[in-house]
Amino acid sequence: MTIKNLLLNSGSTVEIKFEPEDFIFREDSPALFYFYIVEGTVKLNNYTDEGKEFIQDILSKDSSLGVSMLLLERPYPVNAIAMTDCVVLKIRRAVFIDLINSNCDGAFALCLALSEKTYDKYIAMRKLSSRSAIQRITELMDVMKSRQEDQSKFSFEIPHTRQQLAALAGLCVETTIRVIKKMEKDHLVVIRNRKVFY
DNA sequence: TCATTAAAGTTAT
DNA sequence: ATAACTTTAATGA
Repeated sequence: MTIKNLLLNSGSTVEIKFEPEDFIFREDSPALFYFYIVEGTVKLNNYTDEGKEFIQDILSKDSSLGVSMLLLERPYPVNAIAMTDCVVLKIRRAVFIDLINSNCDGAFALCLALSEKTYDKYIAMRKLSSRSAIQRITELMDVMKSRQEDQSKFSFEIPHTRQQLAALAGLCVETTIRVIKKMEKDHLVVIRNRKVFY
């Protein structure tokens, strides 16, 4: 039983649509609901005091949203913002907890998803802590591409703008652009009409 | 080495 | 046309 089926069978989910830039939840607000992305892409981010964005994560279809905060009853440490048109399942916290309490498979699937997230985060942190811009961008691309089937060179089109990459790497756009240019010169990426292939 | 600022070129709406 | 994105260059921490 997948989490998604479990939710749909429960009969207590609400389906919500979001448009790009819509907030699904906001930083510091209480975690009252469980969210599941059926369709679309969502970013988890923070804004620094001067409005500069740092993207913590980018999630797409069949991902859970903010589970740890929900279980811990902590306020969200990030914003969740739709990047595309999204369809999201929403379910009240108490109902969700009942659901996973009464369904071992579902609970296990949830654990798996959380574990994978944690694992990826460890890897990402290890790389990001090396503070050379080139390495940060390279490792970001590695992590993204590792989720793809086709591992051949330049087969993976980076699905983000340079601004988004910069926000993901914690760099400014200009530095990101220079790094990508250098990577192109070194034949680490190919650029075709502004799209980056890695 | 990288951020910041400014300015200009390009693409999408 | 206008906003959003990309690029280059100068300057400074």
